Amino acid sequence: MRLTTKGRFAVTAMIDVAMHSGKGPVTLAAVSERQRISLSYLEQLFGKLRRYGLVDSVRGPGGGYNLARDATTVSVADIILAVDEPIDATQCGGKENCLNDRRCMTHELWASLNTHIFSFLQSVSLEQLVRQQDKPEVNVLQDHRALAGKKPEPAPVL
Amino acid sequence: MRLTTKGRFAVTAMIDVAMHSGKGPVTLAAVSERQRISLSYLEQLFGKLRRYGLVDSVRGPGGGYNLARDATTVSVADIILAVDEPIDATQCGGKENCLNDRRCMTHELWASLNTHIFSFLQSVSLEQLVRQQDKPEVNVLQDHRALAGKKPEPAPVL
DNA sequence: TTTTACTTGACTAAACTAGTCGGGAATTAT
DNA sequence: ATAATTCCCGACTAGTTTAGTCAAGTAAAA
Repeated sequence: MRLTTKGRFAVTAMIDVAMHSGKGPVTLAAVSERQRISLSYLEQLFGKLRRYGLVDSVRGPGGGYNLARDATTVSVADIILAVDEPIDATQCGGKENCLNDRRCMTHELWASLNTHIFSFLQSVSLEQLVRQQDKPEVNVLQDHRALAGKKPEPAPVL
Repeated sequence: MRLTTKGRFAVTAMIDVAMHSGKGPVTLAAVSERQRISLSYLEQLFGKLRRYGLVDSVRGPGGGYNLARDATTVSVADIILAVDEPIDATQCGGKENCLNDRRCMTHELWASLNTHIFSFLQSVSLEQLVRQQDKPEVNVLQDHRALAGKKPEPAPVL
């Protein structure tokens, strides 16, 4: 799992498509204008989203992109995995190296954190994010933050 | 919060110091040899760890580094924050820009994830990691992974 | 006073990020 | 047909970050 602005853009763009499809496919030009993301960059991102089966494309005039699956079945994790490719586990790849014979000392720690992050992102669906747009005052994610049990000070940035 | 190999190295090195202090300070040369981390790079990392008050240095022959605080009071989050500086929130800084007037659509999502990751790393103490070294079969972190409820397949890498 | 060891800052190759650019290929409207 | 629209794809790139190296110190013990 990689967490970059690329992934952020992809999620934002997917929300946009989810919100505006219905009257046919959504063009990248429209997404670009609404979300202020460069068209060429969107093309790059949607190429990946399409290859991962998250969107369907329609060519020609009146074309654009549609969600390939229902918004309830698409998780944020899906979107991020599609654009921020896995960057295979070179750190510790399988059982190998790590450190003199035994696996490196923080192995379990990072694996655990990984799973944590992943399952969180998997627990949030595109549909939830779309609903949150309509009613900004109702925060779908609040329970998660409550669970964290942290005071609402300047959150450390990823 | 930033998650790079730099932070990993720092955590690994801190575990090493925690395990080997007792017979006086631990030299970076020793850590370098045991953990296969470049000495010069360790110097850079420990400079930061010292400035953040996580270790104390003793100069001269027989010198080296000691933990400045008890291992039970040092969290993994502390260590990572010390070496992977905060990289201030340029994405959305405060209330500004984000997107045409209202804050960008994924704002809450990332803030929430952030808090999640942070509180997890804060919940793991250096002392726990040290104990895990002695008894590798008992995994201090297993409850966390169980909590995640994910099958143990190739975990996505950070 | 020499050696050991920490301290600091400047520098750098390689990788990655966040894009741009230019040319296509499919489809529809005229 | 052919022009317009839209997706498709690969090559290219400026800037930043990572993961270090190198050199020149300073402090303290033997």
